[in-house]
Order: sequence, then structure tokens, then C-alpha cells
Amino acid sequence: MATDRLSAIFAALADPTRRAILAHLANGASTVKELSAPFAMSGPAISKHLAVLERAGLISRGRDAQWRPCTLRAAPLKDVADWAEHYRRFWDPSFDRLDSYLRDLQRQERDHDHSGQDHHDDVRDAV
Amino acid sequence: MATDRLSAIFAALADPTRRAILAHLANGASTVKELSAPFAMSGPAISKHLAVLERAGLISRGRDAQWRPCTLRAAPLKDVADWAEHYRRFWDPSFDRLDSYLRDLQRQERDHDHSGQDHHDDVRDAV
DNA sequence: TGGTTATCTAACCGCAGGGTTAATTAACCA
DNA sequence: TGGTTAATTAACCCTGCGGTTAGATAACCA
Repeated sequence: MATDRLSAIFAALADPTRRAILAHLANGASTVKELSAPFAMSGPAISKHLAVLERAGLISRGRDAQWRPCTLRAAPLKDVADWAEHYRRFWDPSFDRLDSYLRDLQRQERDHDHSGQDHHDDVRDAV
Repeated sequence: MATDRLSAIFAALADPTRRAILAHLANGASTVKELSAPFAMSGPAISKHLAVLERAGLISRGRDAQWRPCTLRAAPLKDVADWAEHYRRFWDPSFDRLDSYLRDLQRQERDHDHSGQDHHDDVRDAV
């Protein structure tokens, strides 16, 4: 796998088992045993999937006695959403310059109202 | 690689060369030669990357004499954006129920005004 | 026709991904 | 202390990925 951050994230998401694990964690933290329950797969296999997700920053793991509770970390998914967003104009016929302007305006207002999100939409991050 | 559609898309995106190719194609159709120019990589390597992108539905290839012009197909990127969107509440502190409601409302209006996009946000597509 | 250019296919190589089983570590409990 | 449960690590297998070089296709051009 390529070593860059975004590649690691996409690679981690390119497996239905791992996406199902993320979906499960959207309902709250969970132990490895609980996470492996839905799958016809050995424990070590799940452990490896979790290691991949952790390396991509998509989960974090704590310690509670003999359990290792996993927690969803969604920040990388924002990177994915932001990346895909660069291509919106190609699938969304209503996404023209005016729409884009209004959308950004509204987003900035919302972010200003609630909590200052940083908006680094740099060209560097484009690929 | 897993055989399901979304996995194929994510796997195709999990490579910086392929993402760079998509970025290039965002500026318009391009031949294989043009696409390979920025990379220190053999022609066949690029051909393979293009095959991966084509299998994932991210590009289509035509025929113009001895050239095979590649064109961006962004529909799968919409799938990616939609998938990531399910997790927005985890990274966007301003994404609460009211925000979601207003956003959907606005989107529906926009789609109604312009061209009827289908909005199947089914649970089936969640993973 | 022969030569050139663009591209793909074939065959190969090294390595990492996704899975297995067996052994190990770490914590609880009686 | 010893036994049980949770989870990881180790070692291995097979497949597929990302790259290579060499050869095959296909179209243009003179």
C-alpha cells in the first residue's frame, strides 16, 4: 500500500468487513469480541482489520481490564468527504459557480455561529 | 480485492497515481500518453492503473485513431461522498437534527428546481 | 508497402493483504 | 494459586497488486 495518509484511509475503507466494523462503531464503542460476532471469521482476522483501521486513524483503542474497547474516529472520513467534494461538479448538475458560492457562504456562517472549523481547502490536498 | 462495488471504488482510490490521474482528467479527456507524462513509470504500469479505474467505473475509454482518450466518470465518487456523509455527525459539530433537516430541505428544493436527482439514502447502502 | 507512434497483453518478480491455526500475553475470578 | 476469558503475536499460505521488460495490435503516414 502507498504510504501517504489518504491512500491509507482509502485502502482501509476498501474492505466490506472494515466498513461494517465502522458502521457498528457508529452506535458506540465496542469490544473486539462484540465486533467480531457478526462475521464468520477468526479473532486474529478481526484484530488485523482493527489494526488497519487504527493505522488509518479511523478508530482508537482503549483498555478496560481484559477488553480493548474500540472507538470510531471520523476525522479521516472528513478528509474523504472533502476529497470527493472536489469532484461534485461532475456528478451534481446543479453544482455551478453560484451554487458553490452560496454553499460556501452558508457553511462559513454556520461554522462561525457554532465552532470555528478550519477551512484549509488547499491545492496541496487536491490529490 | 473484495468484489463488491464500493470496495472496488475505494481500492481504486487507494493509490496516489490513480488519484492524480483522476485529478488530471478533471481538466478534460486525455490520452494515455498525456496521462503518463507526469509519472516516472512505464506505459504498461499506467495502462494497469487505467484498467483499475475503468473496472471501478471511474473512467471510460474511447477510441480516436491510435489514441484511447480517457474520460472521467464521477458517479462512483458520488457513492463515496454519500457513504462518507453517513458519518458527518461524527466530525461536524454543527450537524445536528435541525441542520440535517434544513440541509435535506434545501437539497430537495434545489434538485426539484434543476433536475430530479434520486435520493435513495437507504439503510441497505450503509456499509 | 514499410516505418512510426500509441497502446495493450504476456510473463515475470517482489511484496503486502486477508485469511488460517497455534502460541503468548494480560487481566479477571474462585 | 490455577483456571477462564479477551486479545494479540507468530508463522504460514495463497492471492492479487504494482511494477518491470518484451512482444503483439492497431492505426497513422510517406
